[in-house]
Amino acid sequence: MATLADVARHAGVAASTVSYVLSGKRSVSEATRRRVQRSIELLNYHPHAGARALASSRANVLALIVPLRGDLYVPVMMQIAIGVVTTARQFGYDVLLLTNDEGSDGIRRVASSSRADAIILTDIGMEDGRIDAVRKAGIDAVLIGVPADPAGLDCVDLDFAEAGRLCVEHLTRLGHRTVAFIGEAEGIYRRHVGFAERTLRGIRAAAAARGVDLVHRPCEGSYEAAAGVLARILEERPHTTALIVQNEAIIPPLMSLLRMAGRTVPEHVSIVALCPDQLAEQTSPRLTSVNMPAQELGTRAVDLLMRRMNDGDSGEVVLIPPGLTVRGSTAQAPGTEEQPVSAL
Amino acid sequence: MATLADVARHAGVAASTVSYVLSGKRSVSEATRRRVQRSIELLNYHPHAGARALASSRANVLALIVPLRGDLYVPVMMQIAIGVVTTARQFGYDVLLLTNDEGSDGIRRVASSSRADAIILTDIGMEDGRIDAVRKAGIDAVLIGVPADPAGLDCVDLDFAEAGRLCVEHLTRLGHRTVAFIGEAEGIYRRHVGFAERTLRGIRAAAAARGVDLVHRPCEGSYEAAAGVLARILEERPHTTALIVQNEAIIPPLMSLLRMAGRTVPEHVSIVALCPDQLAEQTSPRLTSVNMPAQELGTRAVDLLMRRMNDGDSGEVVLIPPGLTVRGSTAQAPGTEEQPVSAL
DNA sequence: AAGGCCAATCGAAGCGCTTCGAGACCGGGC
DNA sequence: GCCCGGTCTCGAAGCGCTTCGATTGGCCTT
Repeated sequence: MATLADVARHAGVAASTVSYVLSGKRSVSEATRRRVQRSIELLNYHPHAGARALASSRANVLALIVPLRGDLYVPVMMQIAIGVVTTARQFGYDVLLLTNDEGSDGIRRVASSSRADAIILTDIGMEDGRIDAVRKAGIDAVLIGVPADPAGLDCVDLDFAEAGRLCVEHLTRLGHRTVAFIGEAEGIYRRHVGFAERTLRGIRAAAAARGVDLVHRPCEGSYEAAAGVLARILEERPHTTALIVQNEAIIPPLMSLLRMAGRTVPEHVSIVALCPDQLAEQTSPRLTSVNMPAQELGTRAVDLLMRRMNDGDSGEVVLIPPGLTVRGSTAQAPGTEEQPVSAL
Repeated sequence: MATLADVARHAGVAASTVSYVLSGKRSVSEATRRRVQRSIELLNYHPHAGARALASSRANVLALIVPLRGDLYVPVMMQIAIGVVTTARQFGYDVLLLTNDEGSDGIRRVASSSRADAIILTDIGMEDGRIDAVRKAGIDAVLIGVPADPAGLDCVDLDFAEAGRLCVEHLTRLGHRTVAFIGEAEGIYRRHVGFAERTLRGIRAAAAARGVDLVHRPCEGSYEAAAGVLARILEERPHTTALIVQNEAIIPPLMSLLRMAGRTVPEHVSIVALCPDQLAEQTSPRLTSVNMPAQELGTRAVDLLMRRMNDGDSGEVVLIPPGLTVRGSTAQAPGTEEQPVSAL
């Protein structure tokens, strides 16, 4: 394996000159640059990452911490990871994958061994212990998700409160007055995971503002859970004409259950989902939904991190504005009439 | 940040002694060892990963290459990743995440810059160009998946041929004679992805051996695709009494479509799925299925890699034996009688 | 013609760790 | 009393790179 010294010898220059050709940190004459470049190619030279990290004290590596649980919003996490990796590569960074079972220890380990220059955290709780670890470790970080107190932290997330509001708004325009919000699993709320809480608040606030009769029901990802929750809703609140669904896993079961209960979508019941567009396109009828731009979250997180590391910016909370796409799962509420546009 | 030299000074020993305490490569007296340990803790010392990599020429990092497409068997990939990361950590390794858009370049880059000591490849094609890149780069690797010619390579995979056979066997025992295999998307077969081809072969061979009338239909992940494929099967082969389904994404649509077509599962049509158990548990009725042990694949891949790196073993193909779990989606074929056990 | 400035290049000093050869010390065998 | 073999420790030499003066010419000023 060729080293920088080999290249320097071959090109007849000093090692430092090769280094400057590579980094561009000092000017090098066109002639020399070309000669060095040729030697690099001829010798098939690749700088040694470890040596570089040691000499420059920058590893050119980001750490991405993902939740361990293989059950929760998996496709979303995968998309985030893909966004992070591809964007990081554009900045010359590689990505280290950590799971949450190492918890704050992982953060400390990676930071204090200089394995990574910065960290991206996901699955942020309202009061997240890892934030403290990040502060103490003195390593740059970006959160995908927003904790209760984001002061001084860089965060990226979908504006879930606004997403919730959009759902309610869409439904009220269609004349729905009795709505059920089928949310994430109980445990998510107990852990105070930010996005779930914010969605709920957004929906509640919007419902209150518009006089919508709203009920919130957490729901696990299984068929049985969906069946139980739906049965209870239909029994206790038979006038329910619309559902907002956040737990993407139960959307297919929910739709067959409704069909079996003799309630067709969207004639009897409208459904708005909070899920990736791809999923919304896969059902029949297609789902009116607020998109979950997972890959963009990853991309934006890296952008933010780069700005933070290079320009010293920090403390920015980026909320991506959600968009509601009307598809086939929502319709005018039964027994109501279309409102004239001017009345909106 | 404390360095090894700081620790040595604090403990009153030579730097090399500290190093030996850390690595255990030479014996150190109990007294010294303790003194050094105390200093390490007091100074909160963590070895610098880059310096270590440079001096020892081992990075203690594995690279995991995942497909970029966010659509294909995503939960499976995520599980594999989790298995890889947690197992790698047990061996003191971190995991670098690469996407396939870098392709063979990524392999070369990581290998020749010594960023990683070994590579785990996923989504293996029968003739996979990256295998050549791995050979040329001279880096240890393990494939999750098996190419056409695995000579000299370490591979881990589910025994898909056997999995296919199990499905057919289960169905024939229940008296089914006309079976449709709804497979992965067309493109997968065109790319000759190993697992899809092997499953198909296993099913075909088993069907031929038992005189089962089999048809294979590739199918995309969308509702429409599922509807089209199912309609065609029911039209062309109305006697079909059983389905084997590999593309997990279309299982929910398939089940509602059957219901809408007035064919109940399992009374009129039996379904066997090739999918993670978790998914098989989420439908109603629950699916008789062959499990996809994704996390185990990741774990085994790392085990294999460690054995390869430490003991110099190589050329092993580990096929995990599949298991079929009978749940509610399969039943005796209509118009047939239960076979006495002795006739099996 | 001397002085000054800039661009281009060099050499040396690390970065923090591992590893190897060698020294110091101790007890046992002759 | 001396040599031998172990055990424990030390010092020095790198690993391959970056970075910071310092040096060298060439060209423009004055």
